Amino acid sequence: MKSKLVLHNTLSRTREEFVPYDPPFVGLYVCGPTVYGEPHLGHARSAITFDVLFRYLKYSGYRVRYVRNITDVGHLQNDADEGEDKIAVKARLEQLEPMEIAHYYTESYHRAMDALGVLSPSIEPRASGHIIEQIELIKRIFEHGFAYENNGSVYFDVEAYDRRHNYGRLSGRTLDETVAGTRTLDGQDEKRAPYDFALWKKAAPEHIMHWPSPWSEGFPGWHLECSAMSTKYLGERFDIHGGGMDLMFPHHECEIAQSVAASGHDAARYWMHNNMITMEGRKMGKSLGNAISLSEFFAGSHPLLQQSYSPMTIRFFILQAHYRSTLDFSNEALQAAEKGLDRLMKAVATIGKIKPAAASTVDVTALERDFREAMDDDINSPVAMAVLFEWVKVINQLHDGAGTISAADLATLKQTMEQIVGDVLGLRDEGAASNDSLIAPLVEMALEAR
RNA sequence: GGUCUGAUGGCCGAGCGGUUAGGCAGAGGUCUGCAAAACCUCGUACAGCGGUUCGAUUCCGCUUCAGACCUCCA
Repeated sequence: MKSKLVLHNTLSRTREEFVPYDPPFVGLYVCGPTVYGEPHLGHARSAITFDVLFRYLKYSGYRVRYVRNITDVGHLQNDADEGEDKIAVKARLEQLEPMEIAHYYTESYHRAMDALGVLSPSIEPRASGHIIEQIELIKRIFEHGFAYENNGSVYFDVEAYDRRHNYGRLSGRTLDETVAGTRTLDGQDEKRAPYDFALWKKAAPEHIMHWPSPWSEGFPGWHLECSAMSTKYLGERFDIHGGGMDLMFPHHECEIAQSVAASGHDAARYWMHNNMITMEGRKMGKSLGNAISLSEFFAGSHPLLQQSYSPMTIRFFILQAHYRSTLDFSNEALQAAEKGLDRLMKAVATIGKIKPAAASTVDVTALERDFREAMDDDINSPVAMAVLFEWVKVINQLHDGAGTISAADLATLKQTMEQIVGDVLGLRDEGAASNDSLIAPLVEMALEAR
């Protein structure tokens, strides 16, 4: 654990040395999916990014509690309309219970994550199971004077908050800019200011998901769950908060405001944001209608896909780019990833076929050293992969008889390589029999959906 | 309109003030009975225009283009 991990902190916009509050313990919170639709490539990017961070922190000797939520209450689509809940809308359309939908897509998400080799987090709390905690949080915000009630709904008073603290620190905007960016002023809104956001919404009669509260029968606001659940499981102060860049504003900004309003100080110390996956240069997303679901990738059942792509190919593809860069999807890039992965995994297997010699012509300690150096540099997975490929070449050379390696070094090489590839990067050999059973239900589902 | 980010060889994608990123594709070669695999060799990429500098793809300015956020979104 003597690594000097450096992370890019969105809050400071700089690279900072990672120093946990209470080493060797690390608290990590990442925004999980809203389970109202099929998980797509974008979900994979976020999950894999923080899965590798989780794995690398553990590899570095930290004891990590990783919390990743499931949003099953849904978020408001538009605060200008009646407060439609995404999950409720879909439920009505399909004549299902909201929780049935949430459960279905949660299962789907879990299957996809298993296939992708994404480890289960330490805790995976659901928003619907933490209504009480969210109500308590609202009360605290009320007590500190940063909330107001109107007609059964409770709103966060951004202006009052901004006078004492700085609203917009994370996304780098001022309140004035936020005002300027507000598009339509919804006439008879209950909010005092357009940038105020809901902490509790009174449920309209047609709204299916609702819970009792001191203010009304209703449901919690968009940003509350993460504040409530991170505090509950990681404490008022924890180390890292992650999520997609698209969540930076308003979601994470509001989270910070809620935490500070309730406790007087920041909750998370390091904010990390993974960038988007693009398709022909445009963000891939459900709302844009250009998202390809993970099961479609596994089955090859989307019109834009020339073939099926295995979960490990997807993982390798994502790892080949730095998490803060956009990553452009294409069949060509995926096919390149598929072949690269194959070569890497073959080389790992080749280690076992190398015959040891009396002395080594290679320095096996360089592998781990160089790998760590890359990972310590803001989780630079593409460089880490390049290090791996240097060793792919060395392994093949040794196997071909160009150079020699001692028995001890060979054992070290094997162990290190397997640890890095398998335990830290989470890549497994797809030849393994277990793989088919992991994606079979997903493939079936994707094919049925056609 | 406001805020911000990016533009790297055929594709994907790192990086840095002067030295090979890496993967895939392509060319030549070695090995092999053929093939495959593997290995060796090969590409004078850094949007354009200025500036700073002994030297810039890397720093600064401008231009063009692209994208993200400002509404739910990984």
